[in-house]
Amino acid sequence: MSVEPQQTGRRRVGRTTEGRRLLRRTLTVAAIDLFLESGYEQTTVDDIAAAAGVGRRTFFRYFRSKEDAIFPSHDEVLRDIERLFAEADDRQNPIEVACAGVTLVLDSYLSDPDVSVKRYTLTHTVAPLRDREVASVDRYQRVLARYLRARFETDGQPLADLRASVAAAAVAAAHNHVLRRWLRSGGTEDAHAMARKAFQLVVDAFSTEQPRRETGDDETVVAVLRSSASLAEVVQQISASLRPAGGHPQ
Amino acid sequence: MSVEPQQTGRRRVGRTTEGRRLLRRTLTVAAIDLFLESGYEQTTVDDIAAAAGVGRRTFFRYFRSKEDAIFPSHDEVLRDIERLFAEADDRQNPIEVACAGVTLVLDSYLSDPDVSVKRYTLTHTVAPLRDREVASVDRYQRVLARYLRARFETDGQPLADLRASVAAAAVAAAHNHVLRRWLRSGGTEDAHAMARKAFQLVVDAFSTEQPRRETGDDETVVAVLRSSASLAEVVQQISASLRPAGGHPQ
DNA sequence: ATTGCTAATGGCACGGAGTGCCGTTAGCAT
DNA sequence: ATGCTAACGGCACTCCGTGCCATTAGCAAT
Repeated sequence: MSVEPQQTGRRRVGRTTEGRRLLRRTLTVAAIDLFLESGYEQTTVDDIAAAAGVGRRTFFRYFRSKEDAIFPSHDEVLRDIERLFAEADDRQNPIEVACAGVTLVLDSYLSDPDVSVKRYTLTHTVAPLRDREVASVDRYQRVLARYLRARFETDGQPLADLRASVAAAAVAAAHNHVLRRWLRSGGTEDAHAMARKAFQLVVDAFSTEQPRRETGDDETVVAVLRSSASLAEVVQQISASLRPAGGHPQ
Repeated sequence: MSVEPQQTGRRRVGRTTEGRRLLRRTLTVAAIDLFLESGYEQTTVDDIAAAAGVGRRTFFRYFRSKEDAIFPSHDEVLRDIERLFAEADDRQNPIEVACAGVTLVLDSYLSDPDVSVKRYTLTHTVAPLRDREVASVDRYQRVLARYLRARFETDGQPLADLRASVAAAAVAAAHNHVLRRWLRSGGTEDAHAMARKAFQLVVDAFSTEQPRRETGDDETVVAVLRSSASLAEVVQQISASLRPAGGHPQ
């Protein structure tokens, strides 16, 4: 309807990488606002393109579909995660590395609270957009699972594949939980603080190999015992497990 | 192109619930076969409808979209899961109940190995179909999370919401892992046996409250102890935990 | 058997998504 | 000033998904 007379977008803004980013964001903001005020189905791609001052055809050069318009470019974040995993220290707890990876996703949302919050109301309301979001989460989860599987296999973990899938899902779910809470708070709460707690829960649940030695004060030992074993055997095994500093019974 | 001269589908098969099921399945099989031999994009809805001997318009009365054509009706399974949760014994381990719920999904795949395996090659290959699959998994996961959250809250668990989301994701991931393995084996392996093992891993990871008492032969006790506690305290607590046969505290 | 009701069906037409194609033009180098 | 390159916009096309409506099978009542 209302066409800005002197829209900068008329120029070949996409010529440079800088310009592409700019126009992409303009389109995203336009799409989000239109979806929010007129509804997702009622808004056509023409509307979005017009609001951004570009042609319909150009829209599809920036987004593969109408749904994609409101999402950030996950590919970049995915590359960052891959790089972090590639450079990660192999002596670090694999799950904590995975948490660090998914934190990059969290940061990408935190970097633009306004857009993120608005997008949330949309993904929370419009089914196609929610599905799209879920699909992208799944892509992250696959990357996590792949890294974890490799780590678990070299660590000689039994059922490495299963453990990796489950742990990746848990890490992703923890991230999603934190993100949701943060979004529902309107972007005001301390997401990283929540993330630390949430990740700790996941790490505790899946780090069967050794108890955390780095937290100085009060260590924890998890022992798995058969109740049919004699009490003497149990005591012997427990005390043996407690004594050595690094040797874990397996 | 080739129109069956005496296609039963010409009749109002959809009149009865029985008939609807039949035609729905006919359409699904037709879609799967066409997608496999001609490719997903190349196959039009007209092709599917024609192969099933019905009109294009009728196709959309059975499936909301072209992508949906190859999937079973998840709504029924979702209802079954909801019912199972509603009738579940509140003294059962919540996570085991969740596993039982997701086993219904597994069973729905197992009930038709041929279609399930073919569908897998499609969801594994075609991005839109994979996204669709992921979206339906997410719906299951939400139902699991809702149940677990309610259980955890009544159990007075701290961080019930987070725990529920993470545990639900883990259960779903375990299920997906088993399903994938079974599908990759062409539907030959013992899915339920794999599922038991996979679920056990998840239960072990998240059941901090009490060990399982129902598995008859050789029970397992997981004890979480502070290494700073005295050995006497540890022994006392262990023996106290081992003695009662069925009476677990909560 | 005839009649009337109900609901599944299929054809038609329409809007909108996504794509291939191509002429146009801005930005840049020579 | 000229030529090259690539983003842009418009056009046309296919196909998806849906509203509308006439048709007809199946069933019930008379």
